Amino acid sequence: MIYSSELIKGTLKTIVLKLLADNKKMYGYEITQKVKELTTDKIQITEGALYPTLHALEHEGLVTIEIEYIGKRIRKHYKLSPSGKAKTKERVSELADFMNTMKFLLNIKPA
Amino acid sequence: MIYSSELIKGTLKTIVLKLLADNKKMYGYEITQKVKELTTDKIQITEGALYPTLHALEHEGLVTIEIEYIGKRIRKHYKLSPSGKAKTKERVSELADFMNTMKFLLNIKPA
DNA sequence: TTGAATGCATAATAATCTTATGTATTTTTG
DNA sequence: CAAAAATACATAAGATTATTATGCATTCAA
Repeated sequence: MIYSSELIKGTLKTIVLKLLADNKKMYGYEITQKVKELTTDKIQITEGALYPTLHALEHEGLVTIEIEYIGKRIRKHYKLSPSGKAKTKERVSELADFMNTMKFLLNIKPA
Repeated sequence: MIYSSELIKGTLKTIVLKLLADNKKMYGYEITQKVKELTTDKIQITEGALYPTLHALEHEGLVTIEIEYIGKRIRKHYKLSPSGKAKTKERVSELADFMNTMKFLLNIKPA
């Protein structure tokens, strides 16, 4: 089972930030694989969504990049900046709070 | 505190369906107020998002409408159809599952 | 040696929301 | 009682963010 795509909307940036916070540095393809692995294929991040997001994070100053070459193949490692670390905490706690609110909302019974 | 708007994305339809499941019938403005109340203002559904969503649910056959007049003012009550009830269960359990996955993802520690 | 996997990227399109605007009635408050 | 706030619907322009499709190139496995 793969979650319908609307659910992922709005959470991608937070997922990426959190992975970077836990793994020091990661590259794009690695992120897609890690998310697949950790969610047993339930969440599949598409490249068309991920790369623009990484570029956005970079332009916002939340991550820095380090380029590496594996033979001739390029690999761009992303790593959190100090402001990125702060933003990650904000985002994660906001999302956690939001999910609690949603759980409450989804369990409500008629008055 | 109001959640940043990206978080709401993708969950609005599910929220509306669930409210209708718990309350038999509701009208648009009532839904916006109920969500505000139940979430102590953390989630504010805008009318520009809600009305198109209600119309979409109607076109999908998930809800039926009943028109009422309060004096001269119109009020459109929405109520789940049988397929709407089934869809609500699907949606709610998928979202609950997704939130569990996200909680796991947000708590992961470095390998 | 050929297909799958790795690794980056962008463009066209679609979906979904915000913001702004519009109309109109009813209730509250100074 | 007049003005402001709340109630109640609706749509259009714009922004955001994702999907889908495509492209290029290298490396590994069958």
